[in-house]
Amino acid sequence: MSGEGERLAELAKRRGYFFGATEAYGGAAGFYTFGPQGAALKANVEDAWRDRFTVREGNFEIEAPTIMPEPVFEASGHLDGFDDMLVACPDCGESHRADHLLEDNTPIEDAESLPLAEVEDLVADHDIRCPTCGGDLADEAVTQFNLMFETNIGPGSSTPGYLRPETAQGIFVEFPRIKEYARNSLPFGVTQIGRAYRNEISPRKSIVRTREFTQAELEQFVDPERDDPHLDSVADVEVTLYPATEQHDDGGEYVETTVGEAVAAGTIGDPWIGYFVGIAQEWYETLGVDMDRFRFRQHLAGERAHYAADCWDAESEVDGDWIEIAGFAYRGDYDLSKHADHADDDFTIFREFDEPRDVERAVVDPDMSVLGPEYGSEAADVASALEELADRNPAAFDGETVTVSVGGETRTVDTDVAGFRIEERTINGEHITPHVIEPSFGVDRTVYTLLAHAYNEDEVDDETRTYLSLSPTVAPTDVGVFPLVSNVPELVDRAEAIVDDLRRAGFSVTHDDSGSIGRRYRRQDEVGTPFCVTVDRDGLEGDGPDTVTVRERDSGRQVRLPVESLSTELDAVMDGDTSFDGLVAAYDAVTTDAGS
RNA sequence: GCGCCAGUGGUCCAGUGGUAGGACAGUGGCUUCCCAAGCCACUAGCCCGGGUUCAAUUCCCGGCUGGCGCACCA
Repeated sequence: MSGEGERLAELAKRRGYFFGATEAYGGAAGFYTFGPQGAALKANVEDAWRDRFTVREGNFEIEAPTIMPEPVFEASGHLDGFDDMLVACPDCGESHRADHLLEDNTPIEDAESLPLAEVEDLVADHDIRCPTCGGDLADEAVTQFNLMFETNIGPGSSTPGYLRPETAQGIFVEFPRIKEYARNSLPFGVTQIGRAYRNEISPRKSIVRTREFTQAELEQFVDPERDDPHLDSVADVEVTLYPATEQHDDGGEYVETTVGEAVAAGTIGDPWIGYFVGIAQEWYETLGVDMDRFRFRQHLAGERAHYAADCWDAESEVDGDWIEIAGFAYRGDYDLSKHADHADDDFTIFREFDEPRDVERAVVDPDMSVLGPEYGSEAADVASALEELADRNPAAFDGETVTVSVGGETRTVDTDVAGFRIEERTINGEHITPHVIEPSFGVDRTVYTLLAHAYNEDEVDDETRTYLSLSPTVAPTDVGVFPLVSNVPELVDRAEAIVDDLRRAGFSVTHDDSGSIGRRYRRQDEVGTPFCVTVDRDGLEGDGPDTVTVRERDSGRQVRLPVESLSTELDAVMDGDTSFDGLVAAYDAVTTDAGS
């Protein structure tokens, strides 16, 4: 079961995809460095994401800080909600969530919100036992573990800050500015690609679960009553769904359907979620994810954050496990409302009514020259009580006098002193808090999925050939260029000239003239370079224009084409405008021992 | 965090109470007109700290890192 992952990890180390960081100092769990190939692959994934989810959707990309001051996370709920209360069993050493133990064994609900000391007392009072071995937890300390990395902003510790635990937080915080940029009109989407940090208790599974990782997130801000996605554009996209209702202990059935049908049938509860699921399906496919090892899984009710109406994960199967590579959540107005409560800024959008509305409203305009002398310092309170009463019960002003209660005392005011009247006003609209649909992509996990799904082993002449069948759209190196043999100066020189030309044309090129040609092909196979160009003597000695051979990575097939057409044809094949078969048909196939 | 297992050139492994050997990879050279060929030469290693010992890569303890299981993954 771990074979695939181990072989991939080994190749990743050797070929510069990724490796444990700071190994020279013993390393630190949960941190990885992307090597030259990995960094390029990741950049290609990010670029592809940007093309699809920012540029093509007409969204706005921002780049907010990774460190933000404490109040941001008080508002977002991460300071409290990101805490785990752990208690360790003195007998068997198991650590358990103290709040969960209380909730499971007592009528107490939401134990997570209780102070640490109280939880400690409650554990003792209720004689909570270790669920693993039955050990006595009464005298054990309950420790707080917050998954956020803490730091100080500036000297001293007066301004605590935290590394953001999710990339998107900056989008919510900066919403007041961004909405101005968006000219106060919904819907609009804001994206951010960047690092997020979680001090995981136990990072595992290679680069799948790390303490520092990259997310590509989109916050789609919508008017829940007016804005609909362009569902038509993805209605026919076929998807494999794994709805909550199918997720039993003994497995369940996948639902093979289309986005349009899934939304119509209510399998996917929200059309925006459906829309992004459709886009994501297509996007992953173009990246080269093996769609037979890919599904959308709906969150179970208990798994969902309390504010999320519906939530689906994109999952890929790697190394025998399903891992989450993206999440699609309908978050309602949760995030913006939280920031509105905690911050001074305005997190709403003004929505105009279709037609201005004339409304009648009861208002008061108390005569303070009367109330002031009469009630002194209490006058202002009386006035606001009148205001409140007018709004609540206009009929109270029908008589000669009106009575309000201020500070427990009854105060009677002449109606004409209160200045009661019915005001007619024209209201053009209202302030609403936009709802948010959040597609959130794990970039590192996507990279890992691409590598795992691209990993192949062939038997060639009783030898194992390892190659990464990465799609040309993401492959970190586009093309390898070699002289067929390295002791013929004309071939070496020509190859170098071609390298230069191709790099000038924008290709990522590797040049290699060491060892035999077969060895060089194998190197590029392991890196996943889609095409290799080889300069041979036949190509120089012909009567016509110079030619080179182009080899396709997965099949080993070769085609001979003129040097002048090389970069054009490579471009066409990489963009998918033509296939390698197309090249073979248009030019001369080359027969070799290995190619077929 | 807990338990089990592991840590030896770049990678994968062997081995030893007296500081190590292979395979593959890599570099330079020869050779080579199409898939890890061959020949010569070379580079490069015992995770860290403490203990036991005349002597520790080896034994013991602790740490770190990795794999698996448990827990965790808002």
